[in-house]
Amino acid sequence: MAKVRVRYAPSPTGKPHIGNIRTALFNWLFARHSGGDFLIRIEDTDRERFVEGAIETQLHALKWLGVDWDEGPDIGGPFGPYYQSQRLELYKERAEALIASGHAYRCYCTKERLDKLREHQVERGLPTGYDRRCRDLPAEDVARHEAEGTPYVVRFAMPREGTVTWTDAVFGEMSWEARILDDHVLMKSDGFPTYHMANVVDDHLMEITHVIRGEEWLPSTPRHVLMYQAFGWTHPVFVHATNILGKDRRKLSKREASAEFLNYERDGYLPEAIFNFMALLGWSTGEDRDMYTREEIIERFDLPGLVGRPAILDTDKIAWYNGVYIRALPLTDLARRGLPYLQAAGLVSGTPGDAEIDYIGRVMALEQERIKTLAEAPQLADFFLLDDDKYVFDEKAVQKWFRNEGAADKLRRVRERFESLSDWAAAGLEEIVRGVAETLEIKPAEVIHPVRVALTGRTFGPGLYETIEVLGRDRSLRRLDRAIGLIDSLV
RNA sequence: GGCCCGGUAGUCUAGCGGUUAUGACGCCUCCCUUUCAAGGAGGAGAUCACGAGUUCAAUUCUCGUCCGGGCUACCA
Repeated sequence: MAKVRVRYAPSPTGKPHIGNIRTALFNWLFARHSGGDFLIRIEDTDRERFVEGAIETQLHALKWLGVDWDEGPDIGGPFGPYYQSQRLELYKERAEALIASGHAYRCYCTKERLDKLREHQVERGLPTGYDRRCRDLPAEDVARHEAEGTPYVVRFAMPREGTVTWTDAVFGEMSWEARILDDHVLMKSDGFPTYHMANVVDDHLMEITHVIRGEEWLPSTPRHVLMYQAFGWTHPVFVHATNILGKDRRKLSKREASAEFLNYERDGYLPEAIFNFMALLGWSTGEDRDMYTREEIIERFDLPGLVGRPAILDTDKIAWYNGVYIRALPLTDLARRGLPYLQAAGLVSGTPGDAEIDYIGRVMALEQERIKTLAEAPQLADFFLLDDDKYVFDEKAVQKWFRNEGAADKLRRVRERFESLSDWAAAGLEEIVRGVAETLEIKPAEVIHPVRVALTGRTFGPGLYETIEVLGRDRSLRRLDRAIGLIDSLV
């Protein structure tokens, strides 16, 4: 059996969409599972929609996900070039060959006539499609057009009858009547090929064995099968992965934040979490498991596991995956990966010293189990990083724990004993706090809560004693003073 | 309108003629606990879209209906 060769063929018309990247992931997984090749081909045949920088972001998205390629626009390969805009001659030759063999013809119809034709068809509720006017043009008309240099497109001469059949790896036996297919355009008047043409020619020339692509291509697959037949080539295995839908059950629009793949990087999701999640969206191992390493997924990936129904993107589940992966991160990794987010929020300088790095590591250790995305780090940990006179007291927290009889007294007692504590560690700190409660004959919580608000400004967060330990003696005392001052000013 | 593909809890899914219909996310309760998380133990949630067939037996096979999605460009 021939070596598996698959491709991801983005068109540089915008930012990467999660559906496309998932398709790329499926291709890559299949290649790596089968020991085959995965290549990237840029389908830049639409000159009007080309977006500057789009190719770079596509490649960046794949790199971030950990998907690599064996051949592609940036690294070349034996089947290049990998830009369709650089393969124009190839398509032109094949188009001529198709015309010569009677499988294609030149069409001189104007855009205006085509528009009018469509309008007419829609009005009458007829199926839309080209009416084949140029298919059997008298020789003298053709000669005249050639003499006048009339612009033309090349159209595929669709068989007038018969049935096209093939087997889709996801949907099974497929059968279409050729009769309902119109003569689609192969070459545009600007000399560029259409998707159909470039795709079929390149997939054949690049020896692609499996075409794993989005479900939206299913209806044009019979055209492709017929083209392979006209060329005398065998077609690859077609694999149509279903679309990803939004919460409204509609195809995830590019406008939605969850659709734009790079948002996950920006928002602090870990690529390994996204990888795990995406592989399992529309594909299943058949096991009762949700957590898989990259290697385990490669090992299990196969075509029969592809699910034949569109999936709705569940952002809650992505967040859950991310939390699991963050909790599993070694501390140094977590600190390193969270650092840029802290810096972006202005909480850490651009060039932190060793002591600062060490401190951030200890902070992240305390926040690790409650962080869902790295982007949340600043808002969860800001009080650790802000100056002692800058961290913000939450209004409700102050209301609940500071506006009562004895609040300042509790803090003063705690402060006094903190000051004389010799070993600044969680155990000793706890002893003091509980000791104060005992002295005052109140529940520990009655002391714990105001102390937390005093030191962090809020009512929630990591364990109090660990928090105080990390904050350190000087900062803790300063903060207690600040809180006592605040309470006094309230009265 | 025409053609095509789907339809198992709110969501992702297992299932491939006979199961108490699988696991997970989310939701709820309890435990742990100084809070928030995390963790542990439970729970609610599915007439397997609906209606006919085939069969001793249908979530599983067939057909119809309904619903959802996709395509219907000199865009991919």
